[in-house]
Amino acid sequence: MTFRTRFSPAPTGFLHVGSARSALFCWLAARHDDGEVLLRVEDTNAELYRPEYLDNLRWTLDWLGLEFDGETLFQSRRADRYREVIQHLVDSGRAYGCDCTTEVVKERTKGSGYDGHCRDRGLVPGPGVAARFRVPDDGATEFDDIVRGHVRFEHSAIDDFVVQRADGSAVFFVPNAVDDLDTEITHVVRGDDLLNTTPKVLLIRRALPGGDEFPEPTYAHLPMIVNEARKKLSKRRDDVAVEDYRDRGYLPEAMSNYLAVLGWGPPDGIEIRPREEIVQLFRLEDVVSSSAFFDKQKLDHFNAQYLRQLSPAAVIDAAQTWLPPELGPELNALAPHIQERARTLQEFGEMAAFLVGDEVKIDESSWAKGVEKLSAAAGILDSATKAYSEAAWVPETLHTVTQTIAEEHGLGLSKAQSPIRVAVTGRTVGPPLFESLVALGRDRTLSRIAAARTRLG
RNA sequence: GCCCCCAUCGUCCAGUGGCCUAGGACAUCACCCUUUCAAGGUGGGAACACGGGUUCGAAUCCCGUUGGGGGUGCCA
Repeated sequence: MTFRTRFSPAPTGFLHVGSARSALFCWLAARHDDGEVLLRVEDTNAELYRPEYLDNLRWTLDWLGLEFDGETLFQSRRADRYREVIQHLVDSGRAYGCDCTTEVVKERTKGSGYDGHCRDRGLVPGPGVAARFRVPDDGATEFDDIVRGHVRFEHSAIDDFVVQRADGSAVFFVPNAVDDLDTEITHVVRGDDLLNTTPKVLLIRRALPGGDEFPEPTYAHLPMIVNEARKKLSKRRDDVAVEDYRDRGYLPEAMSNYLAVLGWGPPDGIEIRPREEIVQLFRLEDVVSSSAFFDKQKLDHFNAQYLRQLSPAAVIDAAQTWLPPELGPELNALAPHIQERARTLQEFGEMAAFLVGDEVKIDESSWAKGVEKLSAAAGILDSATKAYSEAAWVPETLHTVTQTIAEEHGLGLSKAQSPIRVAVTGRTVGPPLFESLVALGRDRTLSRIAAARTRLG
């Protein structure tokens, strides 16, 4: 029996980072074991059946570099199979009709779940009547989980649950059980939030005709990814969509690498490494059981590392959407310097922005700190104008010349370069000044210094 | 309420009864380097939730407490 798992997201319009991590771990486990990962779209609910949702899912997974084996399975296309299974459940007495609405049940039991009200009313599931699974009164459902160990749920604590809605559609427990059986899934790797649904799925599977013809899958419930409040990432207050990260200039390799070390760690402690190595090292047995905080600072660090590993040409290429369209070849020589300072492609674009246009937008606090505060600023700007008009336009010469200006004003180069930097780049921080000046060109450097001088009065 | 899960530095991982005066990484602080900012280098601070057992010996095993999370939908 070969290793076969599946990633089965409900299409919601965006890929949640928690789901992405599940997808990654499924993929890693499969590749490590030389097995297969299937993609299964859990769109049993009519609201989830939208083409654009699917497109989003597809490209996001693709962006992360996760390719799946075989055909994608759509639960929305297997309604007949589920209906047939549910019919069997009803015929064999494992499920029964129920017409209690959610509100009625809530009212009757004071919110403590379903009370088995329709168990013996003999209702036939159909339009307006849902089907509920009859959970045994005694006993328990148990299973082994690779990361949780042995888990046991007493049947007395599980309410009879709906398997078919009043509109005839199947509730996800059924497709889940049926599809895992039909596609001969050997390992189920998913989020911890689904741990409680496992006994229900197993109950159904064990009641299915042929339910024992293939060994039950081994489960691996992954720890949740949480926010600073230790709650699971919510769409409202957290950045949960992986597309958000792509849009902010994170590299898929960095994102994927970071996700891999959330809930798992390589034995040698080396976290940033090629995915092939992670595939080799990854074992579901080593996944930790406690929830993990999604640390953006650490993600930034990973991304910065990956950014620096790229060739300057590759970074420029990757950063296209964050770069001003008017930007030309002047960026080339400066790219290596910016690349070393940017943590994201977005930051890369921001740091290159000063190269565009004749004028530069001055950051006010930089102006106050780097220019106004320095009494020698005007003198330095004047000296620079003079010296830069004649100097050879290469970093070394500009460095020497500026050093001289600094000395003339009795300052260190560190202090003296600041008004020039603000005048030319608009900010007190940025890539090395002299390389920046060379990239910008003599004319624009001079005109920007002149503009700053004018403003200074 | 009931059920399930979790518990080592601020954070993510090491640690699977003695190698732990608990290791690495991110973050943080200091110093070095330095044209700003980064990067890099060096060093510092920082954790086994608590209480009982078991054992010659416990971060590691067991029980309890506390704390946190998840579930308890005709969402998945």
